[in-house]
Amino acid sequence: MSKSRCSYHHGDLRNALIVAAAELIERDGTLDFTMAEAATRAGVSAAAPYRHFADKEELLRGVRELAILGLGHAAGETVSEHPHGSLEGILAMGHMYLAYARDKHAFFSLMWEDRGDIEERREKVAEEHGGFMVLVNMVQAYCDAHGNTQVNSLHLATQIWSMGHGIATLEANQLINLFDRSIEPEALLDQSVRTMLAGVVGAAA
Amino acid sequence: MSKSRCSYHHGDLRNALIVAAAELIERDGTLDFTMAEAATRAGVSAAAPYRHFADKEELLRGVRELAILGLGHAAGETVSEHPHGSLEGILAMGHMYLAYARDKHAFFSLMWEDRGDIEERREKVAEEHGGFMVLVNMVQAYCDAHGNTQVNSLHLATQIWSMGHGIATLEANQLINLFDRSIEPEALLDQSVRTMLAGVVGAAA
DNA sequence: TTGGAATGTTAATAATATTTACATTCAATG
DNA sequence: CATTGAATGTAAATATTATTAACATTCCAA
Repeated sequence: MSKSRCSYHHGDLRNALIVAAAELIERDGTLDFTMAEAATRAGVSAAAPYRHFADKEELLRGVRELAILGLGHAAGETVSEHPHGSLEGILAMGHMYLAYARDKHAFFSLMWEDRGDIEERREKVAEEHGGFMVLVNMVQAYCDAHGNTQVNSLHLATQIWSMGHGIATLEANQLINLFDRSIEPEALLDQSVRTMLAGVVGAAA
Repeated sequence: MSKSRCSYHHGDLRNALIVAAAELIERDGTLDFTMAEAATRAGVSAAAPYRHFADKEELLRGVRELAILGLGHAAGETVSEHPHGSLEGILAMGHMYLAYARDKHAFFSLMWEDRGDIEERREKVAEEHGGFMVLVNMVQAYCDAHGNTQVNSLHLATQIWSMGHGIATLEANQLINLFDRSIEPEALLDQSVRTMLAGVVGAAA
């Protein structure tokens, strides 16, 4: 609650450590920063983190939460920049996802990786994964706009998410154009999304 | 070349270590086995592995190669069990991929993860990734059978792979039905693949 | 004001990866 | 066949980190 105090007590070390770790991950592009460096960066000793996190895994889970919220925020931004229920908006969402995977590879993998806390995640779905719900709404609006009320938008959104996730994951690891250098991830994704929507709703081009 | 000799020289330690590491990964479901344990399991001292691998990363890359070949082999098996160019075969391929991701999660992620050796991988594409080519052929045959010769089967196969990869990755991390428990990964994949093929080739049901 | 709960500190401890220095075996060569 | 350098092993350091222990300081509620 308070600002950093008279030097002994930090005041908000837990968050400071998460931010420090995130900076190191950003800087190095890997998750193998040391606890000591994160601590130093937050201005405390190497043992201090253990007052807030049981171990490095727990700190990583904290960073993951931050990353997920960040992606959710980006999703919100994206949707607000395009007409409600437009194909354009859904495609933009895919591009955003792809860009995130490419530019913040380490965060992107951290975000989805199972770190032995599946149950807890299930409980926090709503608060953490607003981003997916944004997509669901877009898909719903798109279907409405095209007069299709039979579609299970949760399923359709999951299909689109999976498609985007697959392309993004492969691209982030530079595997998507392993066989054919000419493949353009965004174009491939656009086309796939169009096909997927067209398959359910009708012509999407 | 020779079998294990008079006890001092192993004879085929490099491979023995890869197998030992793979067994440990299989056993624990993680990549964090210790070099020492892998060495012990292969019957040598803790330092011996370093005569064959610069570091643990390199050993992991060895395991990855093995895993990729294994998946490629499974792909070969799968295709041989279904009519040439059949939709059924393509769907079975997806199921096989999904099952692999679920049952051998650790290998599955190891397989696609970038481990700082992208260039070398690009060179070994042909020998390593026969599995993908199997899919390309299936897709090609499917298109032929449906009288469509305009399709770029490499692109279409990449779309299908991405789709399968996305679902498999999310499912392996138990995320695909995070929002809707009723989602069945194989059904979702089947439907997506059908849609994708139909979008290009015509009715696929 | 005061004592316990929190939160920091420094100095161990422990687990591993990796290196070093030395030993044994292999395999090509004279 | 004996010799020797290259490979491949071994055991005993090192080095790097995570994590814990023991002790210090500050906060907060009674």
